[in-house]
Amino acid sequence: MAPDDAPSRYAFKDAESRWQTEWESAGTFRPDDISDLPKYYVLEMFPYPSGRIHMGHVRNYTMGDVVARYKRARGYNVLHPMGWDAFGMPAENAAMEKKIHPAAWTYENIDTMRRQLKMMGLSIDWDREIATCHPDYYGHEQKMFLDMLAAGLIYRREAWVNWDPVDHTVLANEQVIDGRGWRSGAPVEKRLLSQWFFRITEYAQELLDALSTLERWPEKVRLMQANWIGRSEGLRFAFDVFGKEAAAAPAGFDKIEVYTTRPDTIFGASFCAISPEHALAGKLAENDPALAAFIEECGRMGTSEAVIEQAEKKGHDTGLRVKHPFIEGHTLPVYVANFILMEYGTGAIFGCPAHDQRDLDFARKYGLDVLPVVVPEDEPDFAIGDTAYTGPGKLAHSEFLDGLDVDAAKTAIADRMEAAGTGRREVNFRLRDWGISRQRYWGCPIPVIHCGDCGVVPVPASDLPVVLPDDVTFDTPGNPLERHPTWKNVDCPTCGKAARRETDTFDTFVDSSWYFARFCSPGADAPTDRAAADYWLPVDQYIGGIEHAILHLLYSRFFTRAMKRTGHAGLDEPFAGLFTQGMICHETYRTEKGEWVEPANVVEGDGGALVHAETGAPIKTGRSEKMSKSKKNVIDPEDIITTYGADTARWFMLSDSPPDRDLDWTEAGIAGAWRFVNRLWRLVTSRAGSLPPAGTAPEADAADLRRAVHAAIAGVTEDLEAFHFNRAVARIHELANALSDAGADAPGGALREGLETITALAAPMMPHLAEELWKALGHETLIAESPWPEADPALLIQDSVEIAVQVRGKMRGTIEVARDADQATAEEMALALPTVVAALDGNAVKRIIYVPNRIINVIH
RNA sequence: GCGGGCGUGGCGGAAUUGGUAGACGCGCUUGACUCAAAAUCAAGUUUCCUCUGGAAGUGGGAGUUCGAGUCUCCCCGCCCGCACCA
Repeated sequence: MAPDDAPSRYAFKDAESRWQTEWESAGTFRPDDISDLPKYYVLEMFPYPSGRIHMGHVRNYTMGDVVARYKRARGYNVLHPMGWDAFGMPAENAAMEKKIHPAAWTYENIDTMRRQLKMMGLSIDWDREIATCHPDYYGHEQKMFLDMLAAGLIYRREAWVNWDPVDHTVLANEQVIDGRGWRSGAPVEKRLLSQWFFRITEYAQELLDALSTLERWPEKVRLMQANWIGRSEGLRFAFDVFGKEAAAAPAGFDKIEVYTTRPDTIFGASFCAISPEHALAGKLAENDPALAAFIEECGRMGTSEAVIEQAEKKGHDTGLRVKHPFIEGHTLPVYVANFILMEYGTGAIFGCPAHDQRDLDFARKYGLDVLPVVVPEDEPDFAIGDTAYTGPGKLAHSEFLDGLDVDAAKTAIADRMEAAGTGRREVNFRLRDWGISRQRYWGCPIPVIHCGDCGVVPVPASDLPVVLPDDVTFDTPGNPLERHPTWKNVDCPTCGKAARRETDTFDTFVDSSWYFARFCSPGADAPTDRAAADYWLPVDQYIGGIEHAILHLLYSRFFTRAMKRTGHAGLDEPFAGLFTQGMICHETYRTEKGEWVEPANVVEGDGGALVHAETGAPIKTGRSEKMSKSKKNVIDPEDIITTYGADTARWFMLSDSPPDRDLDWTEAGIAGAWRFVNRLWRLVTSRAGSLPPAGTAPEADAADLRRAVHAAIAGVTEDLEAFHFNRAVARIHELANALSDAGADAPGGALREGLETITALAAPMMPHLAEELWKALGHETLIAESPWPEADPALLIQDSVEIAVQVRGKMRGTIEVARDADQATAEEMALALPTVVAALDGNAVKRIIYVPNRIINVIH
């Protein structure tokens, strides 16, 4: 199986490096900044420079490259850039573990990965390469921060934050998964810190509404974003509060404001509950040690996984009571409850146990009333057991709402309270403002200075970029910027007194929220060159992993709007088309002790069973899982490219599996791709010498061959447009089969057309081989600069078609009829088929259904 | 719990959107070439049967239709996302 250097094999090593050099010296992939051609911007999510490229990168960048090369051939002015998402914690971890500076580690990795990506033969304009850790990039990010700060898009506040005790940093809500830090996996703690925030919530409605305009985004991603934004419509109103034994409420707390999406259930309310973080809870705790202990317990348990799993509703009766707004003389107890979130709504609710599962669990535990006020129709014996009723029905026990359905009751009560001035309709969002402060070194410095007299002072634009100091060490935990004497301590730009530089850096998601805009003018001395940005944006096709469905894509959508507001861009939505690719998986191998074993160390032993290559110990095969270092089921792309060539690796990435599904890496699969690369090379090179010269017209008597050729053009074109790369691969296989079957003595002009076509169709996927074949076919030009073949519709039409013959819906045979043959002709032929005669068995024909060129169905 | 997706040969997957199920590839079988192997080429490969033919068949069950992998309903199984959002 393994490739060798036999003369009958395609010598990819020589060819691939040769064509890469040719493309580079011809500037083939450098787009024109001013062009009459329509523009097309293809972008793959830029990589984090972690060390070496992995198979996920190979798949991602192969797909993007196919699109870029295809669009270029279709006559577009194509922008296809590459850069590095280069700030982030792994560089600091490396600094701590390997005693290497984060910058040195990062730039070394970039060099390695750039070399590896270049081996793939990607049609990238490398002149536009950017790295987010370079001051030329992040200085402009700082400028935009200042502009956005001035525009009111950024603010600073004390906030409870998610603190990762292992990484010593704050995490955004999006970076907390099941109560744990997304990188460290450590249980997240709550801390009160002064933080910078982007006002993303100001755009919540717009970000939600615009999702419907993103027609070329996967429905799944749009849904995930919609759920994340989490819009709800409800009513906000206040309860009057009484103290214990009809005494007055604590000073300043005579009202409790609540938010509800079910105001229709107010007559079923049996308690009021406030968050442990609610101001009233804090006030009451001053004189109630038991409550203080309860609040402390809630804070400790707040985000821990255990609580979420058991989800037990717990509360503390404050002794206070509130007045029911509509039932004279009726009061409700007030609890502090662990399931009330301070961040949502007002941090206080009324509980209607009959129609909310959480309220029901709580009411059962504390013996509170459960009164159904929404009753499903046709259920006279309706009662609430362990399950709250949230379905449709008519209101009952609800005075002026009785008999209304749920929606009408919501409207009625909202109208009534708004008219009385006691409540108002309110829309709430799950989305929170985006906290961007990180207590890390390897990130973009936040360009502000803290002055004892002047407060927070933005760094003057003329002092940008605020460059990270190089002379730092990582021998103690925490942020080395905090310990840096000269960098941290500066003079106030306003008053000149001694002041302190902000030592927090940006969340790295800020860096990746605008890089697509920087690629339009990577050398501009402003964040963007508006003419270039207006020409190239939006990205026409963005490609990346589904793991960024929420974070990166939502932040970028917000940031683009913020750039528009500050004049750095002119559009709302950065990515017109989005494609999310599947993961690369591989079988897993373990010893009997359960230790993971690399595929390279697994061999077939005597008798065919798998054993460890070195120790001979038996190996158990596990299921195919995402390639990961921890499971050791990783295949290094560079090994594959060195052994089989880039085109083989690219071809395999596109074969078989639909691009949005997971792809199983197999040795047999890559070997199969290698075989086809050679087959195509042999097919073209073996016939190239005896062909008539380029430009020879195809012969008229080669209709079947020409139909196969033009059907392939039409099919591959359609498949590439629709991201059906696996189907395009199958069609190229079919064309190769047709060309082989036609033989070397097929009419020369038609054969040349076929060989040139298969070369052109394969070029976006196997670009080096295609150049080699194009040259072998006698061309002096680059196929990468040649136009896409056009299918001639006239050649696709067949004179006769084979149609299916059914008797009562069962297949009985086929007949060959002229295209668009009339029913009488088709009927006559169908009824003459012996199998049809047999199936009719003498019965009279009742009816015949005839779909021209498809099927004829005889009913008896 | 809520939301979304998926289920087709030994395997990855096709199926003009209701019209010949299994394209194409992998694997396997047989043959040619070879001292032999690899590579290559040729033929075959859904299952079952009473095998020049026939029957069944797209997770299971019902339904609509001349006709269902495709549409509807009910089950079963797997995967992903969100998860105390009032």
